[in-house]
Amino acid sequence: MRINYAKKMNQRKVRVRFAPSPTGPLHIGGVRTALYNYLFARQHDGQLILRIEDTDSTRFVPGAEEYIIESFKWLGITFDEGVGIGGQYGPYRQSERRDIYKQYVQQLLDAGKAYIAFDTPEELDAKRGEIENFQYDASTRMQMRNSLSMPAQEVERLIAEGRQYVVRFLIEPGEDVVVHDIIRGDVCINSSILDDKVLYKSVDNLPTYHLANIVDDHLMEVTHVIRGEEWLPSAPLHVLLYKAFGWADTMPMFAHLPLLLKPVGNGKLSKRDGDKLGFPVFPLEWTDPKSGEVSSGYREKGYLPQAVVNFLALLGWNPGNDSSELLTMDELIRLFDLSKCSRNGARFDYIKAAWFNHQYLISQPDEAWVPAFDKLLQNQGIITTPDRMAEVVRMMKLKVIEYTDNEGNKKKRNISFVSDLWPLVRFFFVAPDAIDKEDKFVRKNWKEHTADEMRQLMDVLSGVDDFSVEGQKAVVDEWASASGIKPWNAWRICLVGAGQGPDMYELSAFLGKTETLGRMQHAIDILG
RNA sequence: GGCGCUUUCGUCUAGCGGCUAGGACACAUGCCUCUCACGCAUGGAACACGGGUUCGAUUCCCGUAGGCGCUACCA
Repeated sequence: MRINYAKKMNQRKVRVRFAPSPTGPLHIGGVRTALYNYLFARQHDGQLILRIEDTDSTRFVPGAEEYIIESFKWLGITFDEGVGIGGQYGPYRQSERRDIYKQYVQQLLDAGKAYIAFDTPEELDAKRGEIENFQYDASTRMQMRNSLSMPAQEVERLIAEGRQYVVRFLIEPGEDVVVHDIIRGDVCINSSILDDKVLYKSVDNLPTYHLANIVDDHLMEVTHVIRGEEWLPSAPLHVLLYKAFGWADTMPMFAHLPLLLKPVGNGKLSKRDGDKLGFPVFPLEWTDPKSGEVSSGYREKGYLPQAVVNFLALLGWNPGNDSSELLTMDELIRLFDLSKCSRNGARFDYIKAAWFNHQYLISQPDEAWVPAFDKLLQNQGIITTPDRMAEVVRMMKLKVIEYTDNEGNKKKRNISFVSDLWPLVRFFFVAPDAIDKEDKFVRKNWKEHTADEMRQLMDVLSGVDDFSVEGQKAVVDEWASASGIKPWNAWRICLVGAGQGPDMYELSAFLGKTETLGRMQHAIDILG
């Protein structure tokens, strides 16, 4: 039975954290973890902390921290405390908390709950090579070089000599450790299968994730640890650490989120999948400082932050009713339920992501499209006014785009990005030069008598003084019904060059009388 | 290999002993229509397998098989 731990959390004010490692751009899975933390914090009127876990000095990537902060700013996920914000529990960068960790490691050492080990990485590798499934634990530690197996004087001598050493957590075997998980219920594992984890590294004189994490969560009064499923196997270790420190009574509740999986094939979502299938796996575009390699981002690709948030929120959770999946951040905050998150990995459905963007895009006022649309047109060397751009958007934003998928099939898709518009709006700004006579639509709608009909229509239009939609419609409709001619499809061929585009009156009104008549004459000339 | 998590339409999921197994994306069809659409309507499509428990299992238990993760002086 699933126990609702979220409700059990009682008097303590909710405090959660998102704690990325600045080793590169923020992965979209990390964004979702942060989002869930955010939703949980907001719905409980709690606090969200941004903590930077830079305890691996060898993997530090410059710019990653700034990237993370900018990503959340774009997405509308706000933090109450942390790097870049400040707060009462700082510093929030683990590399700035060395002294704190040192003190707590010493506490464990003094209490006999951790010990010093001198085995070098090379020696450990050798051991792993000689013993299958070697594990540094109760069964092997006495054969290793550490403060448990060696006489005290020897240990002191080695330390005095300046020998490098690590601090390992002493795990007592045979104990059932229970992790209370809000999503998965109680997860029980036996301490015998755990190894004596390194708590403090010799290479950079910094704690490992495990130690820093527990110390920080305790000191920062974190009440709920919401993180990816990859941490579930080490959660028992964390529980044991809380107990070793004597912090069991304020130990946070855990929630291990299911991972994001590849859209196709096996395995978890990776950057490669995005490259292959053409969708970003990072919120913002990222340029690798070393290789110079550029990875695309949701922002640059033309996604709206609301769409990304909405899509991500529903990957692994849903409100549990049959109402619309289009939810604002406020609605997500109200509806979100950590205990109802799904427990199995979710394939990353980037087609649905595009659909969400489509929904948010078309619900925006036309003027909101203008900046991105303007950029698109400028790239094509077209300069026009914001009003005209908004006008084109109004006429075209509900159209579909034809594209070729990875298998080479022609497919149709909604407008999901402003950039999709270009092939659909070209004719608004550029007259069709060549018209394909073999095109199905052209063959069907341009017959021998059509040129003559178009000449008649040109005469009619020439006499129209008010070239607005209404002005044209009044005159042309009358002529059409009187003559029995249905001019629209052929007219469309003249102005667009193909069977697409908006309402004909709207189009000709947009183009104006001169351009309209010019294009018609041109079409008559080449199609005859 | 060991340990843990997990398993409902192609995909995301609802379901918490008795349902024609519901919704969304995608797909197909129809209506609308001056084109392509939008919109609306309709349709195809799922409980991994085998044992139990029970009057009755998608639902509870145990296996098997698949998927995912962890198994570093990385997080």
